[in-house]
Amino acid sequence: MAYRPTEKTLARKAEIRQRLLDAAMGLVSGDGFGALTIAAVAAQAGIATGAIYKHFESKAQLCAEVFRIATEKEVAMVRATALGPGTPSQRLQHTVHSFAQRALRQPRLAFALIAEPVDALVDAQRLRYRQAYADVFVDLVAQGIASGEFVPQVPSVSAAALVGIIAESLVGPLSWPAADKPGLKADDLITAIQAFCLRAVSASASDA
Amino acid sequence: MAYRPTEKTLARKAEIRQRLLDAAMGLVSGDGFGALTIAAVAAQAGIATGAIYKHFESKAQLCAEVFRIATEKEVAMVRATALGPGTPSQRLQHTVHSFAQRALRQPRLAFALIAEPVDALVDAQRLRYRQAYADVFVDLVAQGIASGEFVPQVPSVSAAALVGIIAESLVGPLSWPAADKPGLKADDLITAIQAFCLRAVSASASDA
DNA sequence: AGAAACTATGAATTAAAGTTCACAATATTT
DNA sequence: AAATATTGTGAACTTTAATTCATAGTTTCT
Repeated sequence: MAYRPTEKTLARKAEIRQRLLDAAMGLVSGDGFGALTIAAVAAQAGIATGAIYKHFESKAQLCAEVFRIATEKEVAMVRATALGPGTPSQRLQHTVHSFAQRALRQPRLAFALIAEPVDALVDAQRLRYRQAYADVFVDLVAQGIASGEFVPQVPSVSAAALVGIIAESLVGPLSWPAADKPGLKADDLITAIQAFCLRAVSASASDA
Repeated sequence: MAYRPTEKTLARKAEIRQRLLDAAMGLVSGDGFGALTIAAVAAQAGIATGAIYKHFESKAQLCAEVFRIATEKEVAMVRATALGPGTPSQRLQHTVHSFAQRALRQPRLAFALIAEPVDALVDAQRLRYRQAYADVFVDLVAQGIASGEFVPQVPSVSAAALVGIIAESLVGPLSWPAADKPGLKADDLITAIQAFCLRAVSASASDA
């Protein structure tokens, strides 16, 4: 009979694959995709460089996988808050807040996911990621318009703009070491961003 | 007497340097900083690879120079419209419009300048560039608040947010070939962005 | 246990791109 | 025109990191 990996062997293989992904994620979280080298991943995971190719076809594929996993988690969280319970306005506030918390906790990772170019494979993934992100906001904005809380607007444009606001005001400044805004506490920053976003989509008071 | 390059020689050297910068700019405009290789620049400019090092210390310095020139031009234009004549609201509209026109005409270049990471030297430049950009909006927002047209807000946050809106809604989607928004004409896109930005900073109608 | 299939090792190989260098061509001064 | 200084050439060198591969170790099946 032909060779067939047993349960335990498969589990072990899966575990090593996971360890590689964890190592890769750790490197990206620390210093971005630039730090994700085959040698570093192997060293971090405690296996030889060559062995990585038994688990991933190429570095590009490994990168893409890391990217996919991280972003799917993030998009799911955003979707949960953006399309969960509450009025559209409340959900927008809540979404900005929870995203900001995560981004401020791991600014390098957030930047790597949102903006740092890597290679064609990852860029393609990012395209889908940003779109997935924007799609959530498209729904949120559309619901707000429907309920009359938000002013009539082009949802796809507003959604992209919201993604841009969040990316630029949180990820951009905080990912480059020298560029944080001194004198503005994280809470105040988040509050200001929330207010900005809300004004941008809302019907003015006189229309309410 | 020591060797002293004559007027004509200096002019010729400057002309070649310029040709190198033009070639580099052309490559970046076409395919981003990734396409800016020493070999490609040399070929484009019609000189040997080694000669580049008679004009620039390194590729990084050449990149930084290309970046600096392009961004200084751009920031100057934005400043001219954002802090020129008109009410703050009108200037915001005008600034978005003229920036959008340029970005839509050269999406790859705009993306390269706003978001594409290259190397440490260029990233440092970009930091200053984005800040210069945001600074313009800080002034604009502050003036709008002072005149009562804009609602009280944290100018630095709003400025970053405006930069993010413009970057994401114009540069992002349009720089990646697959991602343009079908069914939304450029004019409509710009109008929608203008409206979004104006709502984000403005006092609501009831406060006016 | 022994054969067959797979996995792990890590040094050697490749590949791509920046940089250097010996030499040629051109400028400048005497 | 000769001597010196600068610029141009492009192949060779260097660097960095991905990928491969001969070899060794494990796992599975008979």
